[in-house]
Amino acid sequence: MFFGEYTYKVDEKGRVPLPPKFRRQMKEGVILAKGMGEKCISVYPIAEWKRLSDSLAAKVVTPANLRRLNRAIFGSAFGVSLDGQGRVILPFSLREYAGIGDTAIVVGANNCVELWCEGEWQAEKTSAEEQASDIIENFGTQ
Amino acid sequence: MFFGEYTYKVDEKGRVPLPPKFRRQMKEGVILAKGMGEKCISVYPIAEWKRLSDSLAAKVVTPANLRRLNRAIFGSAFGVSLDGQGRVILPFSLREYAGIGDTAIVVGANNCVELWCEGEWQAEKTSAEEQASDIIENFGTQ
DNA sequence: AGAATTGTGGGGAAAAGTGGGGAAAAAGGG
DNA sequence: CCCTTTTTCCCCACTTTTCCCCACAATTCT
Repeated sequence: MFFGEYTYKVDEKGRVPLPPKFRRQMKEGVILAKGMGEKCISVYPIAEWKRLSDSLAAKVVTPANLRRLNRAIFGSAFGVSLDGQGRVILPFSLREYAGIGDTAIVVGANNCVELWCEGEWQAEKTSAEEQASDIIENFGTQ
Repeated sequence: MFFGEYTYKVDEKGRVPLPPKFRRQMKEGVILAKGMGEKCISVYPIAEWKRLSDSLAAKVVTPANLRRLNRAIFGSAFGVSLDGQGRVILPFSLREYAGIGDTAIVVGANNCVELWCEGEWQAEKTSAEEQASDIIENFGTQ
């Protein structure tokens, strides 16, 4: 379970630290993937990634569609492990996709962690907060 | 489990490196086959190939259809092993089928690896991503 | 205030990408 | 059947990139 919002520098080698509080759950390495629908990088612990990709594959009926899905999901994913300082290296293609330059916003999103560039994150944050308050008003908090 | 998208040169001898992270699963050699339905080369670890061809054969009822299937599947398949540098030699017929010139895109697609030429991959990638986002939006991720 | 942890940066060893040479095997012709 | 020519395959070599480790500064915690 991941919480909180952190700001880190991306160094010239494309490395980004992950918050110390997250590292224990990522000892086995993580999967970096394109955010599904959003312009960000999703970071999954391996077990969570398997759960997610399996549940997606289960929704597909024809073999041709399954191959397509595998290409889209796995083709843009990278398995990486943290270095001694708790950093991951962002592949260039993912950095480009998320528009991340020399600063990354690291966001805990319950079952995964997301990496955003500053601009996209500000936009997403405000619209997410509006939606969240709508949801809370309509259904209550408990 | 195969991840990621890599770009490699095909040298004059028709050799293509496979990503180092894939090699451990390919120590016993691989099967190269025409992509089923797509203009690419599919690369299967032997165990996975057996699983796949068995499950296909099990679905065929008449002997004539089984012979046809065997010709289609096994006729265009090549068993190859990696050289000391982790490369495979692409048979000319498969290279031609996939339209691969001096550059190959290597795509991890969960249970197999696919080799694409640049143009076909760009087209397939965008349509695969569209399909994936459709699935995610329509059915949810859990 | 001191100690430990964390953010940030960089250097050096190891591995990976790329290319080519030469021996063994295969093919073909006399 | 043997010799020549071609192809295949394995190994070596060089360059670039990656990855792992160390180091310092800043912050947090005790």
